[in-house]
Amino acid sequence: MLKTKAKTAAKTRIQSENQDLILKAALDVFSTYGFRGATVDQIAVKCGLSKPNLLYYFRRKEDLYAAVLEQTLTEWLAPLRMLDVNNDPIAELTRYIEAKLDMSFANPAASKLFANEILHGAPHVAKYLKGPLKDLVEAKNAVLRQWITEGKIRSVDPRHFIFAIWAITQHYADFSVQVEALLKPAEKPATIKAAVVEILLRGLKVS
Amino acid sequence: MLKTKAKTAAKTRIQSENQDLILKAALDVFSTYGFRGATVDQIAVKCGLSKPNLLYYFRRKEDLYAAVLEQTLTEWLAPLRMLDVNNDPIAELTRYIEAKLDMSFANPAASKLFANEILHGAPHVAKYLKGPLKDLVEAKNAVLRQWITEGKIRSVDPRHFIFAIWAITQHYADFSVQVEALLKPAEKPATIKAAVVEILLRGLKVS
DNA sequence: ACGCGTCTTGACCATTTGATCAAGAATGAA
DNA sequence: TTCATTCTTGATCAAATGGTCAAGACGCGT
Repeated sequence: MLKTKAKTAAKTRIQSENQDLILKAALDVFSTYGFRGATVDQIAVKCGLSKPNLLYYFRRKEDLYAAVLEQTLTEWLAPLRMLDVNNDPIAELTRYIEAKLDMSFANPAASKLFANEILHGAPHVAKYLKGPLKDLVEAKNAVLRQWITEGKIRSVDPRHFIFAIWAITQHYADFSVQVEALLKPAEKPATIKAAVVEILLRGLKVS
Repeated sequence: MLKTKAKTAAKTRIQSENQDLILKAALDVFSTYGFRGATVDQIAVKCGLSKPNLLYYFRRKEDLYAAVLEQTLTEWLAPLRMLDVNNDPIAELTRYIEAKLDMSFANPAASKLFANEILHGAPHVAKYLKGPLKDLVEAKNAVLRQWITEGKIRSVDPRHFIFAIWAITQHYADFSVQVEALLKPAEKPATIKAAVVEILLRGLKVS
């Protein structure tokens, strides 16, 4: 009936399952080898599909990459959006930093995928950076400025402080190989979180 | 005479010139597109040589990549080696942070090349990370611990603090596209340096 | 100017890889 | 069961790309 005629592609069970399989495998492979380094065959093998079958769901390699990237981006900024001007600054920032570190530990592939994209000039997300991301950063810039004005935290350049949080927290995902090589006996996430929070926030506390 | 017999390849003028051209172009291309993404032809065109001619100087693409990477690594850690336990901690750390930022501004390609290598699992420098780099980090770890013991700076996890410096300073090179998109009117290097130094060091100052 | 060794390149090869297609297999609603 | 739709794949193609080679051009010390 309408089901087959409907322009709004209603997903069948098989479609949902396979697209999910493909996206998971693609995130792994793309984040490890980069867009050019990854091969469609690699991804197909990883999720147990044939190459033509994978290309039945995503007609071009680039379509698949774009889908993986988009899926990652949406969840990437959720913790920052939650930064609430009405709560205690140190508590809010601690929560944000720890949430970002948890994401780096739990899903380093997502962080690496994003890092790779930006590193290579952000050809697929340039619009996103100048649009939604910039808007969000400006909003949180205002939050930090208000906290400073109210004397709740010491003065700091809000934008560069956000960059610092991103840089450090994502460093533990993007440079995990280096971190693990230099931290002889692996440290517990809780230890790392405490160290990072202290480094970033001690300078902000008043008196 | 000996010149032609010598095992130690004495470079001719043309060799020096062309190898230099090739390494410069290769750094640009590799850092922009990654190892797999870069093509030998691209690099050859960029330095005005034919592909076979380039391959006359570096027989395999991987040899060229290794040469570029090695050249980059040596100069990469120079500023950290200079960290002197006998000088004032804040002055020394300020100098180090500013030196790293200067490197990011002046030669972002080198930073991106290194980031890309680590991001993809450090297949060519794993030995380097566990050897020379680890030794250097441990040495500077000791320096920071001594400063803390002497009460010259407040307590901090030295290794994670070094990671923080690396992460933030290299962020301005590796994520330059994002930074530029979010910093509407471009900021002067001096402004960024002041902001970063403040974020990293304010928490370390005593009393 | 000579001649040896260095440098350069057009043509070519083998492999990898993204993508296509026609034909057949599975699915599921009636 | 029927049959239209969806799903799957072996075979195959065209382009890109790392690398080779033989032949010739050039540099340079004598």
